[in-house]
Amino acid sequence: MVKRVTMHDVAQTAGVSLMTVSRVVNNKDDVSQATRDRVMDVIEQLSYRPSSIARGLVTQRTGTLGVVVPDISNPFFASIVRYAEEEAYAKDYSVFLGNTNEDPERELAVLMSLEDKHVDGLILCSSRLEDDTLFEILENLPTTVLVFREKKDADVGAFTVDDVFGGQVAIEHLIKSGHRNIGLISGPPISLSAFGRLKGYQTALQSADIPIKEGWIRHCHPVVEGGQETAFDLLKDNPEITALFCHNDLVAIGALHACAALGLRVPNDIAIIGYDDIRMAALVSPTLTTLRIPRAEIGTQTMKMLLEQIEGKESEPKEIHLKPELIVRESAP
Amino acid sequence: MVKRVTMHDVAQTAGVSLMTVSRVVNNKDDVSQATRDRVMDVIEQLSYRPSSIARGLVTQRTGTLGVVVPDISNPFFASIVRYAEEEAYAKDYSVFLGNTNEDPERELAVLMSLEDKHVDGLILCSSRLEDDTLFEILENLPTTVLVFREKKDADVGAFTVDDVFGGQVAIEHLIKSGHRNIGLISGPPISLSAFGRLKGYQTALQSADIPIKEGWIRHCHPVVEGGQETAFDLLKDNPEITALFCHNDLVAIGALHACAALGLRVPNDIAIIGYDDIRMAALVSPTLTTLRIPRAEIGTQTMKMLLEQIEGKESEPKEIHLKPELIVRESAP
DNA sequence: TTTATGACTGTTAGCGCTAACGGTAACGCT
DNA sequence: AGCGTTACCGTTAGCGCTAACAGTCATAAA
Repeated sequence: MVKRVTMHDVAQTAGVSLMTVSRVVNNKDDVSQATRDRVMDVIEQLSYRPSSIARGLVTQRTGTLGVVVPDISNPFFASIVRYAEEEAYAKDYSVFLGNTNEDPERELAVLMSLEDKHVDGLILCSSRLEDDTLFEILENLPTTVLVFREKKDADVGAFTVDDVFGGQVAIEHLIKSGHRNIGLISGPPISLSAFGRLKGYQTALQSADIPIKEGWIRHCHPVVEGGQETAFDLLKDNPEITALFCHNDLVAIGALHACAALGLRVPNDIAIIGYDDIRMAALVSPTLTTLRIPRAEIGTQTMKMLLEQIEGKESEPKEIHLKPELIVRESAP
Repeated sequence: MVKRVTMHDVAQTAGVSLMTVSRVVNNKDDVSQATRDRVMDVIEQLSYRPSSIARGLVTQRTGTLGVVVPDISNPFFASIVRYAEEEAYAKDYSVFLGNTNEDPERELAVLMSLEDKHVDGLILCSSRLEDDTLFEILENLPTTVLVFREKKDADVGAFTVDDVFGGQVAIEHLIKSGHRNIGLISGPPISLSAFGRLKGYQTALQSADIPIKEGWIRHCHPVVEGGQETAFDLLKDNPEITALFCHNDLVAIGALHACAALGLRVPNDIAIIGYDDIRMAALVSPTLTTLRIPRAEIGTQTMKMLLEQIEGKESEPKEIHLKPELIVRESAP
């Protein structure tokens, strides 16, 4: 790496002042076409690129955003990130990726580092922080949009999904098909999504006058391996279970394999419902009944919301709330 | 967002000079324990956070890195990014994610924007740029590690996989199982990985004295949909094909579904081999025979290599070359 | 006592850029 | 002629921080 070309160099070889170069670079008025062309030529010739960090120091805007997710290797979040990045890129923002590995401490550290980096805005997906911690740190963070988390009174945008509803719909579907012994493989205890789905599970069972068995509820790390192990144990300990509602599709796919290992046929011996509707849900065998959350739309919409908030078009931060949709496939017809 | 606390504020309320605060923040010597403690207290109290962009301006190091991939929603790249981010995070770097959507123009734009942002280093996966363009822009970029791409004489690190070998091994495996009518669903024509695998395919066939049929080779966008459509057409047009070598696992999974749609049983009627060995390869049904590229290791190793280059520990940029491993599963026993 | 030696702290300059204002020349109007 | 107006361009200051150097003060050595 040689020395970078600076605006000073351009000014000098073009025989104009720094300010004129700056004006050309930022497409401002008050520069004659002739000068503009000449400066442009020099810029091209020296292949000058403005330093966005120097600019950031004075303008207080860096043209960077943060997107924080619990697990980028979960295709669900990968999709969200992808569409969010797409939207940001179109508006000339760069995005920092923060992967928290479901770890609240790490999430905190990531958020602070993004603060240091002076991101102009932030999308925080499925925060695992407790309310107190979250809303305290949110004070110091730039414009933020919360995804899969209620904003409460905080001055941030929010994009949430009705997990209680989702859980309820899933369980009602199973009950309608005649199931009464329904197990739940829930996500991490600190996950609010997991909590919502659990609540939906309980509500639906209560409404149908089916007693809730604590032993049929297990938590797991929301990945395939977690689902597989937990489902295996749960079903081995409780062979009377005939249906399983899983925290997400990865867990459900894990459960599918646990069933195979136990010699249980899906859906004949046991029905399985996932959550998210990732691409793979329709590709595994049997295909997965699940609750669809429109990930592309969420990625795009969330980023749009964030950018609107940043540009100050919105007087009040928005709040979008949507209900997941039951997609019935083979695993729980 | 209120006004940020600056180092000046800390200095003032602690009754010391700017420099002393700076020294405390950066853990330098030449500060008495008493002063250090006092400054620390004030920092805590005002919840001061140093601005890494101001620091970056003077130190010429930003503590940021770029990771560029063709498609973050491909679990293969998501995994690489995840492990790379993990490693970077451990060393206190933040990472910019660049998603190019397999588009060379966009890749170029992303690289330039990362240059503007003064990243300290860059990991570029599966570049779709032509040699000339790539190596020219590489001149202006900071320390770089190329992944799945040869470095030629460029002064960069490189982590490559022997795709010719991979292609050859796949086809030899099929030939050994008695196949002679082997189709190829290749990736995008601009993909060098696709080119390598194609070459392996050709070499293996030639060595076995099997004539190459151009009609049995098709290119596709390397995602499930692409594989599905292309496999469907290819197999419909050429029912004599008994085996398919696919650009990657996503394409292979697409092909699996095309076969189902065509009423072809895998592997009885047609054998299928993928590439990458993503998690899903072992989870679909039938499970996928594929060539394993150790994605976790690549993510970790690549980032380690990059960081070593940045810290200047390496005299010469490294080059790591590895061979993919054939994983035999149900789809091509 | 004087000087040297450390241990600590402060001052200055400048990283690359832009906001805000200041200046100048040319032209038109009264 | 005197004035304002427009169009263009430059100067200054400073964003928040650190490298490099310049002190200052007490203590140890001469």
